[in-house]
Amino acid sequence: MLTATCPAPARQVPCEKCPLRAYPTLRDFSQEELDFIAGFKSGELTVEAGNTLVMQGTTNAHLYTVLSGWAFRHKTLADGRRQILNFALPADFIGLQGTVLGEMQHSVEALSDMVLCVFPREKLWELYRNHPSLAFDLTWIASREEQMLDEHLVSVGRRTALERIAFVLLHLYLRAEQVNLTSKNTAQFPFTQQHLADALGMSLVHTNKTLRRLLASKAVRWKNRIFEMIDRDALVALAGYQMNDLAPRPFI
Amino acid sequence: MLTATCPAPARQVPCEKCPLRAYPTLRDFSQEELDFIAGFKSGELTVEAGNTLVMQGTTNAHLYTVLSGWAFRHKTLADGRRQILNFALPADFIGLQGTVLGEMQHSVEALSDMVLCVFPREKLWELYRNHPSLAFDLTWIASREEQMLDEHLVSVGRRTALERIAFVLLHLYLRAEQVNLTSKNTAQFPFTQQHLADALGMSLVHTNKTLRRLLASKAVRWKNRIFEMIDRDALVALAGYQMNDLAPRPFI
DNA sequence: CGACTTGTTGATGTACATCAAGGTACGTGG
DNA sequence: CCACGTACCTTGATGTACATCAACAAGTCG
Repeated sequence: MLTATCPAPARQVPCEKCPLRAYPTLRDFSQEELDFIAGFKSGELTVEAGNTLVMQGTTNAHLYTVLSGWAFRHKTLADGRRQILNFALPADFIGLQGTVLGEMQHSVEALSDMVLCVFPREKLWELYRNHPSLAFDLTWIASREEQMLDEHLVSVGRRTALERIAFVLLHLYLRAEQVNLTSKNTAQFPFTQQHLADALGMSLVHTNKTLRRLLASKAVRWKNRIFEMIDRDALVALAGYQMNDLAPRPFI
Repeated sequence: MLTATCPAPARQVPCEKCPLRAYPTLRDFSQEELDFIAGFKSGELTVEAGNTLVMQGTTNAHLYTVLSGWAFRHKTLADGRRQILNFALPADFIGLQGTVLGEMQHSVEALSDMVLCVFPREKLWELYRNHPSLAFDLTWIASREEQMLDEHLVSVGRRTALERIAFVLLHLYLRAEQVNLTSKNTAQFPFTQQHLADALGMSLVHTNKTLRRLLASKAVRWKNRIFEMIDRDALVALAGYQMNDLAPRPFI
């Protein structure tokens, strides 16, 4: 639960060889953009599973890109009720969601061990000033994030418990797929049923019962953190999914 | 329910005299910025209450700033279930929420008669290229919008029915206040209980019962579209509000 | 030293009783 | 006619309680 404090890692990946560049969903950068990003990057951060990367109520001078691992963004009320707002996977950007400067209104916690690329917030203005194409990408990213929030809000507000579970599992599987975290219709999911419950606005018990119902449908399997997609179309139907493909495009 | 189609209005307000500039919450623009915005603006749009400004599933070549009136952004599922995502008041920006280009994933409907300032989407790139300060403002706006969504998601996911109602009424009252739409602790609210229900993920009947409970507390009055704030602190307490002041800053 | 037992912890599974929320129906009032 | 108000019954969701299961650490004994 402590805020992550980590020494500078031994070796860092140069931006030209950034593993994220391999993803087909991300756009190519010009050499000039790459040079700027290399200067923008201030280092890498390693965070262990369960640690808090960003703490609600504090200021955070950094922006991050997830290089590997999963995290979740959440808000906690005074009496402990928790709402998970979104999940962060490799290639996702963390830090734009709060006020551009100022106190964070949410926390971010690592679900698995993570490596993040770190950028200083104060250089953001320089990016806007000299690299409009990257600024545009940031807007694109923010807009994609907002679309996911919209869809999430529809789930929590209007979908049935079964639809919610089906939807979020489908959603996370598709996102994992986009960053090559699936193979043979299988993905490692680092979260627990409690996380799902907190994301979907349901109790743990009801989440478990509903999940059992979903698993009984044989559309998916999920055991020991291993998720397996058996019948994609069936899951899509259960989720009431309207294929919006929210493919990511740029990153920084 | 039809998409708004309106002839060009007779007289338009020049940007130098934009009524929004009076709001203390909005930052000042340089003359150069003003000149660009005047060129960016392609016209004004008048929409009658109840009409749809942006339709889910269609593309929309425009961005809007609300000059006057209220609207709400929502998504509708195939079977008619509807989730209201957010409300738009004067000075709010509409259009960034979807993909920057592409099909809209949500609809926007006018709650009252509105006047909007219209910008062509294709000039957005020019804005990023030549006016980084305005681009930065857009990011700020997107970030504020996301914070509101976060808070909304917490409401729907984790707050009790009474807290939800109290919270949304407080939230909307504060936003109205920021754009001088209140006087003597009173605001004109153009929405119905059905809108609240769809925003809060509750049924109409339950919304009504809960609202009755809230009104019984004497913290607020709400009758015939007139909302009156009687005891602000009491409402804040009922809402479990953690004062985050989400003051707007820039606009375009 | 290694194999087996024990204890602990966190995640999961399930059974109640209880309660909050939904749905239908039928009022009112402007 | 539409928004609001309220009663009634039904259903979905919660909370508590307790059982299971795997992972892991410590301790015990051959």
